[in-house]
Amino acid sequence: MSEAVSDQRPVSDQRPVADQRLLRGARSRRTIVRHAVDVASLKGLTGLSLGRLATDLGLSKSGVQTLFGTKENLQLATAEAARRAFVDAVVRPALAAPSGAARLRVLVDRWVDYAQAPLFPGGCFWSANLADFDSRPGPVRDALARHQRDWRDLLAGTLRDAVEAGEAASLDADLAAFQLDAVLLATNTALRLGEDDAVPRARRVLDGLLAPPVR
Amino acid sequence: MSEAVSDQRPVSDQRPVADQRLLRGARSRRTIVRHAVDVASLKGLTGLSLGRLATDLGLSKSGVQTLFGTKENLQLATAEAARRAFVDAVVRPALAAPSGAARLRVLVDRWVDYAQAPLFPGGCFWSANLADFDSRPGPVRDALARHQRDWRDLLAGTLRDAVEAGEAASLDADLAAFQLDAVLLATNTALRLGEDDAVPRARRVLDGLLAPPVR
DNA sequence: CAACTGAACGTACGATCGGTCGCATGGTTT
DNA sequence: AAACCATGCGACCGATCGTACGTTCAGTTG
Repeated sequence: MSEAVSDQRPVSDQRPVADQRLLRGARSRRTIVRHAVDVASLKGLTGLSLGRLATDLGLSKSGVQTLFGTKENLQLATAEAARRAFVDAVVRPALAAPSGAARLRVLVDRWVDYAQAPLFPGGCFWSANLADFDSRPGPVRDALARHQRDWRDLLAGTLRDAVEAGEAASLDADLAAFQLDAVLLATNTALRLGEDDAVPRARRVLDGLLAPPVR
Repeated sequence: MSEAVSDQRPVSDQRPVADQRLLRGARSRRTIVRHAVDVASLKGLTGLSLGRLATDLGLSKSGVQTLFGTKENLQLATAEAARRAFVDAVVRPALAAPSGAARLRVLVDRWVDYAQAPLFPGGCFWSANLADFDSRPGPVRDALARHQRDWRDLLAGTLRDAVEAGEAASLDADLAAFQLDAVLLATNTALRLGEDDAVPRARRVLDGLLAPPVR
């Protein structure tokens, strides 16, 4: 489906193009996608259904369909919304702290909150969906993988800064970021399974990474 | 619905109980479940369907249904079959090696083979399904969680033996097992996503765990 | 022999799925 | 004014889902 972006080529349109129809559509899309993120964190992006979404929100199924076209588009929009929510809840607060160990601790703290808290009722969005799509090529898988890759790169960069600042022993930042990311995902699963000691365990792993030689 | 699985109670063992109907049924169950494991590793246990399974194997949908009763029973049987295959492919070979570092290396080697190789076409069975069911209470979730817990306990015990044998620095075996398990699961996902350097990375993590003080 | 049992099939059911079509509404453009 | 467009709805389609029921057949048991 070609989006409506293509024919936005007026010659001299000094007007800010406040088409109220588009505004209304965008608003509807937002409320739908907001609910879709919750559902997808519980049942997965595959478990999303246009009909369920519509009845949950008191809309018509075809109304939802006209706004997203295909189910894959809905999945992509949902993943993108989840990504933005994740950045707002985890990444952005950490950028306030100075890069290095301090920022890393904020990142992990916010991440733990994010995994526990009611941001998504089903826990970590990517833990639930990456496993579903990792064997299913397509744009959805690509989007999920891209985000997870970005997240890991952020961890690695922050780790590198921590090492350069002497806040951690010299280590392979990429390897350590991979480990940290793995532990976070496993922590999310453990939390979902009811292992209440998962959070302090994750914190201990981070402590071990940040100060491994002193032991 | 009490299933016929429980009453495998040979009251008098001298009777061979060679009911050919039961044998035939057991054989059919095995072939069905064998295929179901493959499908579930790709599409997940939720993605299993009686109809698809039946047509794939040239059976009738109701035939499959009579053998398993409900879909949940089919999922449980599939998870159990996957568990057995996993034990055969990963755990059993490692039990030949002496417990400690040697066994741990065999475990990880076999696990990497298991994740890469065509044992399950969709990669690690639990990586694909635990994430699906961790927010969905029920017997299927319990079975998956139990297996994963057993696996982690096995890792922890072997790590403990390695420490006692002086093959690794004194460390919290449970914590290290959690980390190792997390890294293995993340390695599976990375492999599925096409990161070809995932295997040496996992090996480096294990090396780091087994010999952290000698550096 | 008759009575019973499990495997397997065929059929049918209600529900839900993603998707298409037509139509009405109201805001935008010309 | 007319032409156009995005939204949203209702009805409908073909497919598939899990499940239930009845029946047939082969093997077991009395």
